[in-house]
Amino acid sequence: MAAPKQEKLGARPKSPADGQSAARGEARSESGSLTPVTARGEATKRKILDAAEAVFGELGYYEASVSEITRRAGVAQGTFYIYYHTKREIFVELIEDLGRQLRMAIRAATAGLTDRLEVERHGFVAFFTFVAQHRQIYRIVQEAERVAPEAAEAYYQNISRGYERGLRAAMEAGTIRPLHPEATAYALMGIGHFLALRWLVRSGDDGMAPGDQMPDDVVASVLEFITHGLALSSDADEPHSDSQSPSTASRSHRDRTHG
Amino acid sequence: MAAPKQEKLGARPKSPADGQSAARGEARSESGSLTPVTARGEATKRKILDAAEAVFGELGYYEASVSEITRRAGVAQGTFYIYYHTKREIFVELIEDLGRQLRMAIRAATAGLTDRLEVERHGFVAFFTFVAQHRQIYRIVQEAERVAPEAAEAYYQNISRGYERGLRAAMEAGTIRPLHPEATAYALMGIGHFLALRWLVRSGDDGMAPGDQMPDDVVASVLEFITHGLALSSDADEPHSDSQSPSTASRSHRDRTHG
DNA sequence: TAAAGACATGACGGGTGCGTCATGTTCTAT
DNA sequence: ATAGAACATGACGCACCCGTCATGTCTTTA
Repeated sequence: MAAPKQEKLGARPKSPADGQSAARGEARSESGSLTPVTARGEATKRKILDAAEAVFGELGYYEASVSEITRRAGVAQGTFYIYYHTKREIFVELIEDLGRQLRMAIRAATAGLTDRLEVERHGFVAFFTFVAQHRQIYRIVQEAERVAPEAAEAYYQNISRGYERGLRAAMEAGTIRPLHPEATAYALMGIGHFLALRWLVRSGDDGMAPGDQMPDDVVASVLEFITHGLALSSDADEPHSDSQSPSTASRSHRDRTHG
Repeated sequence: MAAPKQEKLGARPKSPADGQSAARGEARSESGSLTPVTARGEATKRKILDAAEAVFGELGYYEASVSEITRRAGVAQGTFYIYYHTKREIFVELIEDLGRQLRMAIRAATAGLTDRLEVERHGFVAFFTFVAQHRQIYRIVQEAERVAPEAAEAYYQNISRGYERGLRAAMEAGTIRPLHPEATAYALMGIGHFLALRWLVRSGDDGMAPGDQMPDDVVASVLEFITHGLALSSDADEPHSDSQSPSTASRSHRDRTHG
């Protein structure tokens, strides 16, 4: 019925509840993809999503083709359209997935910490570790800014919301400097992303093999910068527990592996 | 002779000095495009590059078509290939152009300033002003990360190099906190880019019309954060000239538009 | 064990856009 | 004034890939 219509022609008229899926007894997931009923179908959908992550990561959204995704997943092209309506749809689902994983990783790394500066330090390290393990995420999310702006915005907002909450609480408690919470959250995200871009995504410029971690001196330096940016002017380091001499952070970046 | 070969098939075999351009007596510019000889040709090439900036900014690299660029430039499609070999080539030239403009704007805004913290403050404001006037630049450069990674890397490196030099000098002079210069440069760029993304590129989320400037309280807050991050622990504000009470920046962000 | 539904296949229709080329027009130098 | 070079035109060949559909296989249920 509807013309085949190449993606670019756009204007997806698909009604929210179309007869097709009702006839097949399928349900819709959060981002609109079709949910399989049996375990077999679930496994196939998973294979396709995993392949999509790899292909989008390597080739980017536009150069990635559905046929390449299905080829790598080991299924026929038509199978793709059992689970996703369009190429764009699987891309959005991928962004949501990666965002969820990242937020979980950071939450796990900072759980139980009470001091806000400690939270920042562990959060940053967790972020760098995550990106080092999922180098594609950087470019995928970056590209989403064009392909699916709502998805990209949601991705950043989901991160910044939690961030902002924590910062605001610490500011009101007088633990850190009072600043614009949202601006501070975005500033901190920007720091993390740009350092990841420079030292994790771009490989080889620095004699670094892909697979390497973030250099320790870089991490130490940025943590020191952040610490002094956030901390109340008088006390730059942790004010409560084990009180060593000031600027603990700056010392730890001297005696590590990286030159 | 050579197959028409849609862009995607890739593998550009063009030899560095091909017979074609020699026959037409053309020269090659920095990024490989063909340089016109007469003023008429120069004007046409400029029209095409300007149109390309608009079209790439609105549609992105892949959805932008050469025919749309030439349509908007008011020339025939074939004319495009008199000045550029491929769509990718004009994209790279555009990135170089925008980078040059941005660096000039920042250099102009910080010329003559001696205090490093003053340089940062004026530099950031200049950056925000520039992005507000060229909203497309953000997404264009972002997309370059996929389309022309070398161009994107050069863009950031050119900015960071100057940045780094200034930071290192200030660190060695004992004007600011001693940190990893390159890491600090990238951290500062990250802050600028993410704030620009949130408050300048994304329009409407905040009741903001596109065309607006960066909110004053956001600027004030981020400058305060940076100032304390960079400044030596004892003196967070300008130590030399008009000495008001400490944390001048933090007060100005209280009585502005944002809630 | 038979019917019904879920899952899977892969060829193909139709639309798109890049880059070419044969031809035409304007400018410059002599 | 005229040759030759620079500049400009726009239709078209070719490769590409999205999303569909008619058909077939597996799994569950009663």
